[in-house]
Amino acid sequence: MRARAVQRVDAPKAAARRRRSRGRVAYTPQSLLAVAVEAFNQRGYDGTSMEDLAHATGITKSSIYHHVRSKEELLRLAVSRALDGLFAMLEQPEARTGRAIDRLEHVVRVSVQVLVDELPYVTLLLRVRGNTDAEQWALQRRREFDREVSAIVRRAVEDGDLRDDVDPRLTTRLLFGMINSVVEWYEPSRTGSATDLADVVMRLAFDGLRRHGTAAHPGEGGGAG
Amino acid sequence: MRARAVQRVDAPKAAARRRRSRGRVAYTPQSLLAVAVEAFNQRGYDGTSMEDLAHATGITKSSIYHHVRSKEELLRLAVSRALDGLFAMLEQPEARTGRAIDRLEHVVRVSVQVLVDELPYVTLLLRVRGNTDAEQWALQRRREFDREVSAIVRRAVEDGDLRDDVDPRLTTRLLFGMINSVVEWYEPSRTGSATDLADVVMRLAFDGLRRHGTAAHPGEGGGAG
DNA sequence: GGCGCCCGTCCGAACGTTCGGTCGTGTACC
DNA sequence: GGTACACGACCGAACGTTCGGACGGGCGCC
Repeated sequence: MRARAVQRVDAPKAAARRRRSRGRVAYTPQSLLAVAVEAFNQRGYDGTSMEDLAHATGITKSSIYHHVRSKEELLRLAVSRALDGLFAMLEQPEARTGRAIDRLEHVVRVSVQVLVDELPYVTLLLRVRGNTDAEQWALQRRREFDREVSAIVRRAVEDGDLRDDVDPRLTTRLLFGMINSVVEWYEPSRTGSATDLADVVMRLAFDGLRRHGTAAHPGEGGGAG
Repeated sequence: MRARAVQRVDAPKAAARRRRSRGRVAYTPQSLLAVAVEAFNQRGYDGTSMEDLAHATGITKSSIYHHVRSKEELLRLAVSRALDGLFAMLEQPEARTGRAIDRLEHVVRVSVQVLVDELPYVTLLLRVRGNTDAEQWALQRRREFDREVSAIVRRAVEDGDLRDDVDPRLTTRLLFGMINSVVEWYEPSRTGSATDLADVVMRLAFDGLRRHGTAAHPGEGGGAG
C-alpha cells in the first residue's frame, strides 16, 4: 500500500543519529506508537488528547508531529500492525492446507499467540468503532478475517469434525468472542504463557467445560449450600 | 436506592403535561437515555458530542440539560440499568440454591437473556474504560459480578461437574468473553431469539464445538504442539 | 366559561476550556 | 551548513455547560 519503497535507505545513519543531546534516545515512529497505543488503551482513543500523549512521551505536542502526520495516523499504524499479524497467520501453510479441523486448530492457537504478542495493538483494533476512515477500514478487514475463519469452520462441519447443529457463522463469532476476550484481562505476569493459554482455549472451545470420560467422582462432592 | 418515596405523587399530572404544543411527546429521562445510548454505542461515549445527541433527539443541546444534569449522568444511568439487570439475575433463587452446575447454567442462560433484552445498555457497560467516576464504579461492579460467578464455577469444579484441569477464574473469563461477545454482533432481526441463542451458548460452552458420540471420522489424533 | 398565571419544555446565544494541529526558532550533530 | 529533533506560542474549531427568555397547555379563580 502506498509508496514505501525508499523509506529506510538511510536506516543506519538515522539510527546512529537517533541519540540526542543529553544521551536521551530519540523517538522513532514505532517507539512513539508503543507509548501512544498504551495511552489509547487506557483512556480510549477519543478520550486521549495529544497533550496526554505529550505527557506520556515526555516530549511536547509539536514534537510528536515531527514523527507522525496526525493522531489518526497513530491509530492507523496501530490497527495495521494488529491486522498484519492476524492475516499473516491466515497465510501460513498450516492455515491453508490439510483437514479443516486441523487448520482451525492452528488458527485458534496462533490467534491467541498473536493476541498476546501484539496485545496493545490488537486491543485497540478490537475497540475501533468506525468513526474515521482508518477505523472503517479496520472494521472492513476484521469482517474479512471473520469470513475466512467462518469458511474453515463451515468446512470442518462438512467434514463431520465439528457439530452440525449450530450455524458456522455463529460458532465462529462465539469462538472468537472467547479468544478476543483475552485482551480484556490478559497480563503477562499473572496469566501463564501464550502457549499454555492457547491450550486452555483449545480445550474449552473444542471439548467444553463439562467434565468428561472418568465420571469417577463421588456424587455429592462437598455437601449442599 | 436513595429517597424515592414521594417521587411520583403527581405522576398522572406529569404524564398529562408530558405532551407539548404540536402534539409532540416530550422527553423523559428514560426516553432520552434510549436515544443517547444508541448514539454512544455507535460513535463511542467520548466520540459523541452533546450536539450529536441534540441532532439525534431532535431537540437542542440546552434542552437536553433540562432532563439530565450532565453527559456523564447519561452514562451513569445507562450502565446502572445494565448492572441492575445482571445483579438481579444473581439474586434469583435459581442462582443461589441447588447444585452449582445448575446454578451456573441458570446464570449463563439468563445472562444471555439480559444481554439481549438490555442490549444497548450492556453494550455500553462493556465498553467502559474507567475514565470518569461513573466508569470506575461500573468497572468495580463488573469485577464484583465476575467474582460471584467465579465462585459458582469453582464450586461446580469441586462438585466434579466441571473439568478440573483449568483455573476457575480463567474459565469464567473465557466463558463470559464468549457470552459478552453477543453485544458485538447480535441483531434481533437476523439472529434468533434470545432463548435459542442461550441454547447454542450452553451447548458450545459446556460440550464444546467438537462432534461427539459417533466419532466416525478417521482418527489421526490431532498431534501436539 | 372566560381569564390569567404557573410551570414544564424548549430554544438561541453565549461562556470558558480543551481540542488537533501549525509555525518559527533553537540547537546538537554530521 | 544541512539535517534531525525538539521547543513554546499560537490558531480556529469544537467541546460541555450555562443563561435568559419564549411558548403553550393545565388549573385556580371569578
